[in-house]
Amino acid sequence: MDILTALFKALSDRNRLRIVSALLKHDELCACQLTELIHVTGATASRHMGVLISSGLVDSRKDGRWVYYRIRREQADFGVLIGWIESQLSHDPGIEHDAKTLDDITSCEPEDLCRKQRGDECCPKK
Amino acid sequence: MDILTALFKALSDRNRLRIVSALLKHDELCACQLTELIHVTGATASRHMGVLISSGLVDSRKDGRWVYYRIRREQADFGVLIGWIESQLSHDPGIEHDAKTLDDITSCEPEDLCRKQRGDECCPKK
DNA sequence: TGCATAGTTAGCCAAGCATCTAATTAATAT
DNA sequence: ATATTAATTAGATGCTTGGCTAACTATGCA
Repeated sequence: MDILTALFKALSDRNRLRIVSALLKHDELCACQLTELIHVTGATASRHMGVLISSGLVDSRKDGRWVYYRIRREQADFGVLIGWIESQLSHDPGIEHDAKTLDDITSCEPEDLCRKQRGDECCPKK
Repeated sequence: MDILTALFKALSDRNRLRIVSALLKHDELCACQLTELIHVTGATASRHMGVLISSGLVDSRKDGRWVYYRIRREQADFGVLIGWIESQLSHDPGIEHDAKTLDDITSCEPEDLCRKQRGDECCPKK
């Protein structure tokens, strides 16, 4: 039961739901990309990722300086739930808007994105 | 998206999940029965029911002095989710224990149960 | 070796929430 | 009508949480 409440708690935050939805579409995204998407500080994004990971829904992989996140689709128990969330959000206006933002975000390498986040202006804007 | 976060928030509390699970088994239960199950004051239980109702997951019906609650199974959108929760909790120790408690609780009429809650000792104990 | 930098952790604060008691509302029963 | 009572609402309190800044960790590069 506690596993379930933790899972629902992880999913009960707007920004975390946006992150989950983004990961459902892009399979693997790094911290800086998710930070850019939900528009919070890196520290806050990192905390959200921590919640999602300890709920068992998300997995992380470190590659050099970057950390990549993905949905743990192999968690068979969650498969039905994940599919249901995906269908519920498929026509959500906020999520659709995020999808467009994500296209821009993923159109440049994390390296460039991070430079942009420091104010260097490099990626195709909007 | 907000509908979804509200729904997950409603499900992210241990006592509310116990209530949902109870309603999945008994179809219809009144406030005093649910209060007895989760062992909180009537005011607290009432507040939990308010959260579940505004999430769209639960419906209420007034009958005289009593209020009965049920899962809104006709909400087609939630059907899959409800089924999934049901399967996830089917072998949960805490929920199984609640099921036994519920058998005792439902073995007497709400009227008698409420008298017992005032300390009158009437229902089959244990 | 030492600097730059992506991400996490720590510490803080304001908002939200679960719970309680007390007051209120709505229905029954005397 | 008046008292009783099931349920909700109001108000108070302590805990949790989402956000921030700042400090820390760890990785890559000069």
